[in-house]
Amino acid sequence: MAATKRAHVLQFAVLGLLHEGPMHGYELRKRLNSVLGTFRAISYGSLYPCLKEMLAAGLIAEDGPADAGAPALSGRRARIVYKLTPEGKDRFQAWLADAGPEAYEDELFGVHLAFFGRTDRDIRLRILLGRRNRLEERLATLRSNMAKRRERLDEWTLTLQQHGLDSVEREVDWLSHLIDSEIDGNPPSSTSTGTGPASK
Amino acid sequence: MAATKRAHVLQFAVLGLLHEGPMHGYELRKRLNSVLGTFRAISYGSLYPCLKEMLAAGLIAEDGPADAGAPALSGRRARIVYKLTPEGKDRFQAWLADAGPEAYEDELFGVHLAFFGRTDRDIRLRILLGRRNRLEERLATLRSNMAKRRERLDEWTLTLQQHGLDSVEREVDWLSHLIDSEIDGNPPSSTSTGTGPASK
DNA sequence: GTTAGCATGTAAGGAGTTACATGATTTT
DNA sequence: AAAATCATGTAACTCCTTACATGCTAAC
Repeated sequence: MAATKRAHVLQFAVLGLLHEGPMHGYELRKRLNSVLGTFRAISYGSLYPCLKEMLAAGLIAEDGPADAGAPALSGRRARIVYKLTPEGKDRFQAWLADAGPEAYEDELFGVHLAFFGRTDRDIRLRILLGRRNRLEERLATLRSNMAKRRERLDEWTLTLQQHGLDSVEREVDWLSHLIDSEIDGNPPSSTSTGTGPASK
Repeated sequence: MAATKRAHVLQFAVLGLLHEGPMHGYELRKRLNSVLGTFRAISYGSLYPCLKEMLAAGLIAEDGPADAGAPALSGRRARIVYKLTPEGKDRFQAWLADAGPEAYEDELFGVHLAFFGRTDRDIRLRILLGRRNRLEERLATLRSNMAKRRERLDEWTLTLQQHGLDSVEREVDWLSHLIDSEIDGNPPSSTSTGTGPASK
């Protein structure tokens, strides 16, 4: 079948968000901002085709309108509410456990972290350590690069690079803090490990 | 038809780098890292077509091999050294002066800053102020967003958002420092800004 | 009764990547 | 002689954006 060509971060973000309950595209899009990089709002031109694809792949399904909980919401245009299928849940679980090297890159790391609440503790730790490692490599490269040609750089380039360096250092510190908490067994402010009270 | 529909950051980065002297693609590519975002290495599959396009558009030209300074460099494969044309210089100058709102976005701001050494002082100031403004807007959005649903966020999402917030705050401080220097007429100092690194 | 916001979708295209193809030169 | 590095280039494909097209409901 091979329907899912590339692992499409977007798909996983959608799967993750739908764990909070059924949602329609418009709502999903707003929520995506908090999950994908701190900024960046995916456009509808990306989201809707993605949802269509996931529907065809059986990862999500249209939620029947027979929701007794909110009958008065009938307003507005006919909207399509999606929910997770068992396949979708499986796919998401498989992804959570897939902490390969890409998970340490800027883009994926953020999304992984966003779903740490549903990630196994050992996987969390591996991702945090891997990420810190990646950043330390980067730090080394940056530092050697700056040292190598410090004289040939003008003041602005230097400031820029220094600021970048400081930022990475800060992220390393932050990660170290998270790692320590994770090892000590007390995450930032622990709730029941695993899925909290799944609302709804 | 000059075919340069979109202003292609890459083109401007290349034009800027070639101000340091003629270069061939392979070398250019390595230098691009320092100019485009702190990381991110453009692939050859992007760079070479871009150079071809710029050549066709008359922004750059092949540098004659008649370089008396270093004739013994004949080693290696035939390499194509590019130099700026007057049109290329003009285009670059025009771009430097074009400090529209896009210049305040993450991607373009870095490149602009990298070429501040060749930018007019009033343009520099405008870009710095514009950038700071953009970040402060972002800060406001982030803060209101966090306040609005602080309870519904799990600890990891919270930490992630808090870290993002801190990073933006730090960048604002850094910018303020640069802006002050610019107004006072002092060149920027590369020493870390008031918000020191790595002090918890 | 028109504007603004909610809601879904498509078509065209831009910017970039990977994988491939080629070939010279230096190092091991 | 094999492997690494230097060096250039192309084709196919991915992911995303913009601009467009549609239509419903609420508020002014």
